[in-house]
Amino acid sequence: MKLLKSWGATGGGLLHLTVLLSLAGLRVDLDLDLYLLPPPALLRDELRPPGGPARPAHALSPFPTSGGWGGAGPLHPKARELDFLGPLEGHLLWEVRALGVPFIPRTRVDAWLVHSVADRDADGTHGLLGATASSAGGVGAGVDGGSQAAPGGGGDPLAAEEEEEKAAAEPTAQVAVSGGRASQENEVLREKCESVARSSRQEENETESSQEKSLQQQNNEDKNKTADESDWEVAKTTESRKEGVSLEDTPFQSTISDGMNSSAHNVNLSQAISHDVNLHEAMLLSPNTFRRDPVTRTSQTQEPFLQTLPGTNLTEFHPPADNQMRNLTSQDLLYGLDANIFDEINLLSLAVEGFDPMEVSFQEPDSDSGLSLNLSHNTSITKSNSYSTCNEDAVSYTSDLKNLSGHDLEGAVGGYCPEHSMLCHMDHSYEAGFQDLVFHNHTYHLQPGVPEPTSQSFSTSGKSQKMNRYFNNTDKNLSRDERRAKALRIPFSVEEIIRMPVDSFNSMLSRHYLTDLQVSLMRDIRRRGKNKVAAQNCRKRKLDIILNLEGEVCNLQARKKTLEREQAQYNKAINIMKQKLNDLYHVFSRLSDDQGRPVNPDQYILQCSHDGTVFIVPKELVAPGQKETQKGKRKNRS
DNA sequence: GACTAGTGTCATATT
DNA sequence: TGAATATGACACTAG
Repeated sequence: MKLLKSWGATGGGLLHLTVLLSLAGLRVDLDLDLYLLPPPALLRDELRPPGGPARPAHALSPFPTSGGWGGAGPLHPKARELDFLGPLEGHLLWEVRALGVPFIPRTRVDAWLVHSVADRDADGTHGLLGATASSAGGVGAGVDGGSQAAPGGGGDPLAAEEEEEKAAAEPTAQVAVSGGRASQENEVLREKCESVARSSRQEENETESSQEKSLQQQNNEDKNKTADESDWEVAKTTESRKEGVSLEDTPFQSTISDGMNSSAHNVNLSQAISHDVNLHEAMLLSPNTFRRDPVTRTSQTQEPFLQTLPGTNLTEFHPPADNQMRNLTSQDLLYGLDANIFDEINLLSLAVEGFDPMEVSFQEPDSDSGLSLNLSHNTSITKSNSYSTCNEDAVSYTSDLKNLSGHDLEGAVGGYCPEHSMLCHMDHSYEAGFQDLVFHNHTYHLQPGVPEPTSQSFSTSGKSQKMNRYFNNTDKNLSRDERRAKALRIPFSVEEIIRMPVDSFNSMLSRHYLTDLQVSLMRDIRRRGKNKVAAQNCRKRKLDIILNLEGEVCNLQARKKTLEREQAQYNKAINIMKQKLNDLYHVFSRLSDDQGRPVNPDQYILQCSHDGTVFIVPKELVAPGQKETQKGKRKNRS
C-alpha cells in the first residue's frame, strides 16, 4: 500500500522518502512526500487544532530534544554528530507516527525512529509498535506531539491529559479534534491518498492476477481479498469524505493495531497488504506482540497467525535476500540522501551511546573457552513493556531482533544468515528461549555443557537446547570466534582481525567506533587466532623435530653398520697380514747358511728393499734404529 | 568404552 | 613495556 502525503499548505522543498514498513510479515511500501517544513513553531501553529492543548509535560521524552521539531523526539545520537537529521527527524518521526502502523526497524536509523516515536508516546496510549491509532488521523497527534515540547508551545497540561483520555476513549471523535484548518489540508491529503491508494491497489491487483494464474488454490482467497479491499476502499472513501482523512480510522489501521496488541489477526489485516509476505518480519513482529502481552505470547502460536493471511502462500514463500532488504531500507528510507552518510551512520551506530552489543550476544553453546565477560545488563522484556520507560532498551531491542534473526548479521563477520526464515517456524517455546537469549544472556561464550550459573539463559532449559541446536545448525560452518564476532556485530572478518599487522589493527580500533566489548572480543579473537597458528606451528615444528630425530637415529644406525663393516674389513686385512708374516717367518726359520747350518734368527734379520726384495742381513750390519724395528717385528710375530 | 591423533585454548615463558 | 611467539598442559572431538 502506498500512501502519499504532502504538506501542500506548508510548502518548502520536496524531499521524497520512501519508507519501508513491515507489518506482521507484510511489507508496506509507503511513499512519503515530505516538504521541508517551515519553522516548527509555525508548523505547530498551522497544523495544531485551534486551541488544541499541548501534551502534558510528563509525556516529554527524556532525550534531548532536537531543534528541528521543537522537542518532538530525541535526535539520533549520530544525527547530533552529523547533523543530517536536523531538519528531518521531526518530520520523519511525524510521518511514521502519522501512519499509526507498526514500523519494523531495519537500520539503526529505523530503530531510532521507532524508539523515538515510542518515546514520544510516553503515555503508553500511542505508538507505532502495536499502539492504538494516533489521534486525529495522525496529524493531530503528530502536531500535538511536536508542540508539546516546544518552548512556549502553550497549552494546559491538564487539558492535554483530558484530551488524550478523551481521545483514547473515543477514537472516532479524534478526527474532529483536528478540524478547523487541518480539515482543509486533510481534504487535500485525502485526495492524494485515494489516488495513490488506487494506483497501489491496481498494482496489487496485477500481482494478484499473476498469482492467480500460478496459484489456483488461492483463487477464492484472492477473490475474497479483492472483495474485502473493495469494501475497505468504499468504507475508507466514505469515511474519509465524512470526516476527512484519518489513517487510523481505516480498517487497515485498526486491524493492525488490534493485531499488534492481541492474538486476534482478523481477515482485515490482509486486506491492505501486499502478497510479498516476509515471514521473518512476521516473526519479528510477533515478539513485539507477546512482549506487550505475555499471556498472549504463551497462548498464541506463530502458525495460526500466518494462516490468517489469505493470499499468502507460505509454502512458496521465499524470504527476500538480505541485500534486497538492506537495499530497501537504506535506499527507500533515506532515498534522496547521501547513502554514504547513512552507511557511515550505520557503522557508527555500533558505538551509539546506549547501545550495548552485549545485549545481542548469546551464549556460546559449544565454546570451551573459559572467558566470560559476565556483563550484567538488566535489559529485559519486562522492562520494555513500555517503550517510553526504557528508551535505550527500545533501540537495543529492535537491534537485537534484527541481529538475532539474521537480518542484520551480514557484516564482515558471518554474513547474511539465510536460515533466518527458520525463526518463522519456531514455536513459542522456542521464541521464549529466543527471548531469553536476547535479554538475559550476556556471555558470548561458555563452557560447553556447563550452564551459566548467573544467567537465565536458555541453556538451562529445553528451550535453550532448541536454541543451541538452532545456532549450531545455523552457524555450524562458522568458527566460534566468527559466531562471537557476528553476535557482537563486529564489522571485520576474523581473518582480517587475525592477519592484519598490529599497527593496522590498532589504527582500525581507533578509527572505528567500537565498544569496549567489541574491542575486547577483537583482541581475544586476534590473540586466539595467533595462538592457534602458533600452536599449529609449534606442533608442526615439534613433529618436524621428532621426524628429524628419527631420521638422525636412522642415519646413525646406518653409520654404525657401515663402521662395523669397515671394522670387519680392517680386521680381515689385519688377519691376512698376520698370516703372511707368519708364513714369512716360517720360511725364514728354514733358511741355512753356506755350510748348511740353520740361520740363527737372533743373529740375522730380514730386510726388505723398496723393490720388494727380501735380504737376510746380519744384525751387526744393520743400523741401531733398524735393529729396534726388526725387534719389534719379531715380537709381533711371536 | 578405552585409546589415540588432532585441535583449540589458556597460562606462562621467551623473544 | 607491550606484542609476538613458543610451548606445556588441558579439554574436547572424531575415528
